[in-house]
Amino acid sequence: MPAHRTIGRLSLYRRLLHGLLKAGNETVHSYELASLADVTAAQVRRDLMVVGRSGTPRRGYNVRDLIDGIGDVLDAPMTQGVALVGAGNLGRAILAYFRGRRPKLSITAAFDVDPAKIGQVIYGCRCYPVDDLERIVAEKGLRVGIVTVPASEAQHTADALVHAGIKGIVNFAPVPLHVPTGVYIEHVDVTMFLEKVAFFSRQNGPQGEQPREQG
Amino acid sequence: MPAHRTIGRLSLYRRLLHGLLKAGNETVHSYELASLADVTAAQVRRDLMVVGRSGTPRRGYNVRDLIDGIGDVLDAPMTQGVALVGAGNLGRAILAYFRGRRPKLSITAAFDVDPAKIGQVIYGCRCYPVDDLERIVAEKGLRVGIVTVPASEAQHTADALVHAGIKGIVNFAPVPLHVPTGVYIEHVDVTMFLEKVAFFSRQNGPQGEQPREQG
DNA sequence: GCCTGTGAAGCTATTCACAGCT
DNA sequence: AGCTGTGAATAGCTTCACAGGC
Repeated sequence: MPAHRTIGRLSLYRRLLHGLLKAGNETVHSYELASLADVTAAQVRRDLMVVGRSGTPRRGYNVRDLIDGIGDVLDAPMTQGVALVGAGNLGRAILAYFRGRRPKLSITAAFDVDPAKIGQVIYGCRCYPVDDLERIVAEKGLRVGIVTVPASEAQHTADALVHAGIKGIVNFAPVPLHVPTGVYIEHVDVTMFLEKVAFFSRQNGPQGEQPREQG
Repeated sequence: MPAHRTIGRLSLYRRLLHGLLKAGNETVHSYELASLADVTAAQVRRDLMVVGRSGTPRRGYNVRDLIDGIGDVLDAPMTQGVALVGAGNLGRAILAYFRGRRPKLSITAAFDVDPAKIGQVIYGCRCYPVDDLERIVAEKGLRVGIVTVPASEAQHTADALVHAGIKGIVNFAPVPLHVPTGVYIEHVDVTMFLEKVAFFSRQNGPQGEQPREQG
């Protein structure tokens, strides 16, 4: 199985490659993609080894070929539906952003407790009552969930998702979720990111050390 | 300088410790905090070495003491102000969440292009025109920025922030930002998280490998 | 006896450096 | 001559395992 961080970067490379294609580039060198992604050229070449589409010395990689190859690694054979729980500001931001963006991965059901939202179509996605979460997720066979509920609701939301058959969760609530073995969690801890940036932004004085990280 | 990931986890530990305190706990064992944070007990103890507040064998750590110690590591001597650029759904979600939460780190100015938002107070934070960004950020001496603008605006927003003296950026736009040496960036790539979860949620069949990561 | 603090080991990720292809 | 593909080296991060203190 490919390395954890490599999978993340492939997602980024693919987006950058789409941009290159739109700008009329048919080929790309490892150092160009590296500069766009803010990583080293060796990192790009190492990551692309798992994709298995060889580049040509002197000419670099074919952009369309790489996009296809990354798709072969990242994408499910058939479209994967995603459930989003919590249609507050954050949930709506995510619905708006993903609307029609990735054909192989789309948010197909939103859930909320607010009666004013239930039954509405929010950025192209129908909003259902959370009470129907387990039934609808199971019926639609959804395997991926996004949690954008308040901290107090996060764990039992996760429990319900797992019970309904969800195998992976992106968690935006500010608390870690506890799930059984076999369910993959990614905790996007915004407070942590902000405190980390606040910390490291203070560390490098005029000629200090230079920590960097993207992703 | 403390390790990168350790700083991130200290932020999480502190939040969990505040929760413990509210629940009436005066002391905590490494394995308890580990279970809450979903890491190993050895990891917690290793991380707490940089905090320098010793626990007591058999009794564990004093919760208030740890909170203080983590504050000594993470917090700036004086309150750090933060600028947020882009008061869309995502920007407002972040404003709402941080409202009055951390006295030592608070979002003190929001910026947007939308005339309807300019002059408004959004979740306790005044919204200014982006045209005044550099002047206001410099005047207020802000060092940390949050970028929640569309992809097309992200790079020049970052340029303006850096020009105004910002030393650290949390970037929520779906493109990596290029900044000069000395500016610390954290790219929160939501698409990447979702694609990663979609990928790994497919990998572990009934008895497959078990990748896990939180943070 | 049970938990902390930490050297040492083990593991993962990144970078180096160069052979090989065009 | 210049770029890819990759073994080897390095760096960074996590876990082991146990000595030391209460």
